[in-house]
Amino acid sequence: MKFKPQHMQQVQQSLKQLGPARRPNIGADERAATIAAVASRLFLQYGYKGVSLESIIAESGGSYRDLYSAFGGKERLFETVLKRMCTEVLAPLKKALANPSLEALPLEEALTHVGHVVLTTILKPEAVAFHRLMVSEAPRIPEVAKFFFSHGPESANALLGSFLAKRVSKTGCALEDPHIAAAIFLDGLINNLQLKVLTGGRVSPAEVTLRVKHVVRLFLHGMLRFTEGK
Amino acid sequence: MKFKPQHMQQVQQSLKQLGPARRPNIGADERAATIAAVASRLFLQYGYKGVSLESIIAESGGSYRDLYSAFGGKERLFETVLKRMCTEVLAPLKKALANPSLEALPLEEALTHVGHVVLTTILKPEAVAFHRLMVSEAPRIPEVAKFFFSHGPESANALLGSFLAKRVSKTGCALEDPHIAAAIFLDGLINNLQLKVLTGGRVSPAEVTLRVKHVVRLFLHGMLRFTEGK
DNA sequence: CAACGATGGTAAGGTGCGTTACCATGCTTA
DNA sequence: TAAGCATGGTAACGCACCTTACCATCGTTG
Repeated sequence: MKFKPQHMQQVQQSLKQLGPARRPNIGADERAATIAAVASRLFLQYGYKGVSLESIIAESGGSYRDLYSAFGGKERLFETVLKRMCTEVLAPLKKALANPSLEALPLEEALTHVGHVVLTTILKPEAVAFHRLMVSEAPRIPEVAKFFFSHGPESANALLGSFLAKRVSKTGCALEDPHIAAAIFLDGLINNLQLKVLTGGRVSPAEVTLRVKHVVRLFLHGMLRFTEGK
Repeated sequence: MKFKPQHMQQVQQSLKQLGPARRPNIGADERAATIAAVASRLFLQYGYKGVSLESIIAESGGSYRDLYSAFGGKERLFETVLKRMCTEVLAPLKKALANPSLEALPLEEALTHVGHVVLTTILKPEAVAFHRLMVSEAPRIPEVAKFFFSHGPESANALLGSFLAKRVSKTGCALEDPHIAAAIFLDGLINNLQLKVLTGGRVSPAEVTLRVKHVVRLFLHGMLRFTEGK
C-alpha cells in the first residue's frame, strides 16, 4: 500500500528505458523469478500449507495477478518451484560423485572424500529443509517425488556404483553387486545423522569426520577386522 | 445430524445401566480414546493442517465439547497423540533388538534376523506415515521430535550396540565403537528403502531379503571380500 | 417433587486464505 | 492526439476452520 506505487513506477521507467520492442516480458520474467525465489525460501521454511500467497507477494513485490499469470495458482507454483529445487540441491552431490579426479586416488581416500562431500552437502540446512519438504508433500506431488528419488538418491547410487565397479575390476577384486554396495555405503553415512538434524538435533563437523572414517573402514574391511587390520 | 441422536441415546442408556455411581467418567474416557484413535489415523494420513477437528468428530462421535474437554485444543491433541505413537510404533523394534534368544544364534543369523525385523517394521505403511508426520511436523513439536529420536533410532542403536559389544568380546574380536557400528548397520538397511517408500515407490519382500543379506555380509566381511569369502 | 448443577451438542463469531472479477494506468497505433 | 488494449493492483467473494458461548438434557439432592 505504501511503497508499492513508487516501486511500480521504477519498474515502468526501466521498461521505458529498454525501448518499446518488448514491453512487458522482461519485467514479467524478472518478477516471476523473484516470486519463485521467495516462494522457494518460504515453502522450505514453513511447508506448503504454512505459506500464504499473500506472504509471498509481500516479499517479492508485484501482486496476485503476477503470480497467477506466471504460475497459475498455488499448487502449480509449488510443483514448479520444488522441481527446480531438485536439481539445484543435488547438483554438488552429483558433481562430487562424477569427479574424474577420483580415479587417481587410492580407494580409501576416494571413498573418504566422497563420503565427506556427500555428508556435508546432505546436512546443510537448506538440504535438510528440502528433504523435509519433499517427504512431507510427497503425497501431494507424486510425480515430483518420483523425479526426486530417481534423480537424487538413485542417481547417486548409480554413479558411485559404477565407480566402484570400475575400480574393483581394475584391482582384480570382484564385487557381487556394486549398486547395492554403493547404496549401503551412502545410507550408512546419511540416515542417522540426517534424521538427527531433521528432529532438531545438531551434528558437529567432528561427528561427520568420525562417521565417514568408520563407514569407510567398515566398508573396506568389515566389522570384525577393525582392530586386526589396524 | 441424522444418526447422532440415536447414538447419544445408546450411550446414555448404557450409562444408566452402569448405575449412578460414576455418571460421566466412563463415557468420557471411552470417547477420549476414540477421538485419539481417529485423530491418529487422520493425522497420519493427512498431516496436521490437513485434518480438521470437524472431520475427527464426524468419525469419532461426540462433539467439539468432548474434544476440548479431553485435550484442550488441536495443538495439544496432536502432541498427545503423536507422543503415544512414538512408543507404539517403536515397540516391536525394541522387542526384536532386546530379544535374549539372539544371544544363542551365530552372529550372522542374529544380524540377519534383526535386520529383517527392523526393515519390515520400518517399511510398514503405518510406520512410514508416522515417519513422514514426524519429519514434517518436527519444527512444530520440537520436544516430541527429540523424544522420538532418542527413544527411537538412538535407542535402537544403543541396544544393537551393546549386543554387538557383548558378542564381540565373547568371541575375542574387539570392536572399536559398537555404537557407531550398530548405527551404520541399521542405517545401511533402512535409508534408501525407506526413502523409496516415502516418495511413493514400492519395495518388494525380495528386495528386503536381498538388502539384509548384503548388509550382513558387508558388515561381517567388508566389501572387498564379497567374492573371496564366498 | 422441584430445583440445581454438570455434561454434552449446536451454532455463531472471528480469522485467514485461495481465487477471481473489476478497475486504473500506460504504451501502441490509427 | 485520441482510442484501444494489455498489463498490473485492489478488493471482494466464498470457503474452511478453530474456538467458545449458549442451550438442552439428564442425574442428583433438598
